[in-house]
Amino acid sequence: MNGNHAQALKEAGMKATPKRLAILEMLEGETAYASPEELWKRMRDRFDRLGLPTVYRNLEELAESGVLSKVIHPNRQLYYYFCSNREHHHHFVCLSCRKVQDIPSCGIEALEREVSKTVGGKVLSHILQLNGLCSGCMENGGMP
Amino acid sequence: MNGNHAQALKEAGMKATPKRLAILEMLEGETAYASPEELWKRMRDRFDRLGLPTVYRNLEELAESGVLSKVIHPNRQLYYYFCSNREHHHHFVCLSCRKVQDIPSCGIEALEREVSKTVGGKVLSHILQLNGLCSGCMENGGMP
DNA sequence: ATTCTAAAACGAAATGATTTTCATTTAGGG
DNA sequence: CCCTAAATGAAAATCATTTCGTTTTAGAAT
Repeated sequence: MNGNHAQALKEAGMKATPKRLAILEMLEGETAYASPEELWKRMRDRFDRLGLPTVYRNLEELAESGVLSKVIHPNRQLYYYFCSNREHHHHFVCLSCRKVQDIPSCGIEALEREVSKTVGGKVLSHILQLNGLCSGCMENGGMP
Repeated sequence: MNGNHAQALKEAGMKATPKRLAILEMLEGETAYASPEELWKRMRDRFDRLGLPTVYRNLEELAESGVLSKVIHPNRQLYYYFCSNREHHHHFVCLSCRKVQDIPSCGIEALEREVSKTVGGKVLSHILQLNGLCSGCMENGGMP
């Protein structure tokens, strides 16, 4: 499990530092997403010296390399979670308790109904946004 | 058109102030989303006294009441755009030129292919996130 | 048209999450 | 066991967004 994380870090081209491993261990044991500051507070028990920027940096880098996932939250703060599902899928995130649950299928309208049944929760809203480059920008090599 | 906006504001239960109307006029004439600060700078030509907080407040209130839409941007800054389409639909937003385009259908995988064809752009990523309350929180009246 | 009042707008200052800087320490290949 | 690039900490900066207390205004009532 620990070696598992070290392996994942190596594959991501990142050094397996104790703090990175600790972050992954904490998040792997959670069903909920966490904020950088929360993780920092919890990690201070295990490290006498630990800077908040280090937590921010590592979380961002881990998300960048796909080891962690980032939550898009209405309050626009950063949250991260660990998801071992390597298949293409989506998540149902609870704005209240922060639990993250996998969603297998992928059709919005049907999706909301299905979520209500499978996870027993209530979908209040959904965010579907496609990001990319429009045809005009494609022609300009990505410039507006 | 102007009366149209005044009407929309009235329906939203908001006073039709010159600054709100100006915001709607500016955004209606745009195919791209705009940041509060950009709108503020452009509006200063027309108002000798205009606070940036006023722009922020109005944009948020207009989005809250559904007159405007808010963009969820990777850089986590706020952007808004005007969309007159009252039907349920989604948007393709260009991260480069900020153009916002309607997307009629609603199935992700097929969606990305379709977008490539209909808008001629390239989908680099998509955000699909369902927000709501999980079953546990439902039982606790929305508390974790 | 004038008055009235709640809502809206104001500038200045505060906020606070996130980032940057840079000197120091560490992981891990050789 | 060394060496070098990468990682880290502390402090300070950033900067979009929000708050505060006050003044102004839109629009209903007169």
